[in-house]
Amino acid sequence: MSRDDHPLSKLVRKLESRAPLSDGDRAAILALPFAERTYEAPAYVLREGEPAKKHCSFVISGLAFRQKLAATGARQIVSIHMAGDVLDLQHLFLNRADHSVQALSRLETAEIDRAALQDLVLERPTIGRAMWIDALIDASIFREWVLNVGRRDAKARVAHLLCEVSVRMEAAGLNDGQGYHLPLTQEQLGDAVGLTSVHVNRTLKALSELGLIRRDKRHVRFDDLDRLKVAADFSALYLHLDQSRAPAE
Amino acid sequence: MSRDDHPLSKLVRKLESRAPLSDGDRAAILALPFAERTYEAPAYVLREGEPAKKHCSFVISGLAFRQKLAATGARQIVSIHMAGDVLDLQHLFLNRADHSVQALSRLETAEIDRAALQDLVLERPTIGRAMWIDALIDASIFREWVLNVGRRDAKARVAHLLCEVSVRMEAAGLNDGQGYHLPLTQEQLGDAVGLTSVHVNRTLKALSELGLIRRDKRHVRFDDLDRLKVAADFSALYLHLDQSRAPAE
DNA sequence: CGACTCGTTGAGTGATATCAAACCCGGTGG
DNA sequence: CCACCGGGTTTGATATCACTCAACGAGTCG
Repeated sequence: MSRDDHPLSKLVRKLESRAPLSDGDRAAILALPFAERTYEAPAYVLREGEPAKKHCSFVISGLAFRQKLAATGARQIVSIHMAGDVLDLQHLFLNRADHSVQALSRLETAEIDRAALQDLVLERPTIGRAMWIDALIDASIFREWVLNVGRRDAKARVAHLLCEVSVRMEAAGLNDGQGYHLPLTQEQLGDAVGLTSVHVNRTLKALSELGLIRRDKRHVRFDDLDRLKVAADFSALYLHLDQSRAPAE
Repeated sequence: MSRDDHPLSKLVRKLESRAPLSDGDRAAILALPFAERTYEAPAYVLREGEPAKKHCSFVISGLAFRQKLAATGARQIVSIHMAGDVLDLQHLFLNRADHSVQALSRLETAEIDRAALQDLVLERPTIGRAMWIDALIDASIFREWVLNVGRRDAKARVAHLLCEVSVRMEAAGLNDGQGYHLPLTQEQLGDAVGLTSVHVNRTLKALSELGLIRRDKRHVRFDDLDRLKVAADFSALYLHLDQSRAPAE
């Protein structure tokens, strides 16, 4: 297996996009004990209320999402994840899962030994820093979602989600910023932005009619992402994509 | 100054509620360089878009909140903070603020040197673990807020916020679980739960009429917090208050 | 060819927003 | 001591965005 074929090389790449690593760091990450595992949608990777598992799932390919349930049975998706994300980074040091994680499409993961990952994060400052940044960016995304769901109207909400996924995919090298395949049903889209599937349908139609998106099944294309960003009130600041550069003055 | 008077002793206590610390850890925390600083509401502690400061603000007393703005000018409060919270833990390793932090009442803080705090977190595994837990719980709260704002109706939303603040205050030793003084205007309450101040007013009235809360100015009292929790769809799981105990099986 | 899931559309409803006015209360200054 | 002021609260009337219910179409799978 060549170095780039190593399943954890994607984790190395991701962390290096957050903070510089040494050769030793890279080797330590690649030496982590793990097992590959594939989930088919809509399999659960983690269930709300479960005690922490012995491993952490890292996404090699495919999409997944986090969700929480209200007492009424209503579902809220709280984030979407793609190749390079550590799915249970949010639970790395917590005893019990406060939300579920489900596969959205065929999901290839590396299940990394949790204790070993904890050690690496705590014992190696440079890796720790990169992981901190990653976890803090996750949290920043949650905050943006609170704003999205709390204070934007339907068109902006849906458009914002489309922008976020596009920008994050592009940053992860998964699309060209012109469009992508989003395997979310309109029901799930609604659960992500706090709307009904019916209203998502009408909202997507409206965005199409405005010329902001073009759809074909679950493929979404944008001719002019900038216009969509304006409609979505989207600013990439909260994604902190520039972390690897020197601190701003 | 006796040990308990030390402004950072509250930070020690908070971290010990998250994970065990050694004597050396405690000493290292108390040895952090800091300066006390008081803010009067509604002063800004941090502004969205600003580059990272040279220090991190730790709350000694008083309340503060985080907020983000939409392009329309709408405001969304994304969390509320009290004594024992590190306000910019969420930015500890990020270059630029993605949200603002404002004082809600007279706010006494210790401004801890950021680089020193970073070092402590990265170099001392036990402190690092406690800080990780703290940051991950913050993130868990953001997720709960996404659910709150996205999928609960007005009564449950407002009630949920009241429950969260009560439970967190009680955990921090700031109230008895029977009620408290909440220095939020109804406008701010609305900004926290994604409603209008007018609707918050009607919702509070409805909660009073249901006998779930009693109000006198900005004092809120509950005769039966359990009933309020049911109405709020509140479960404290997401606050992870049991972290200090052994991992669940 | 059912049976099922997902997407689409229409009609009616409802929860929350908006607009506007009155009220309350602590503070200030004459 | 009173008049006034300003921020916050309360209430009413109306508007609107998004939800609900319901039906139908298209695609897929066994």
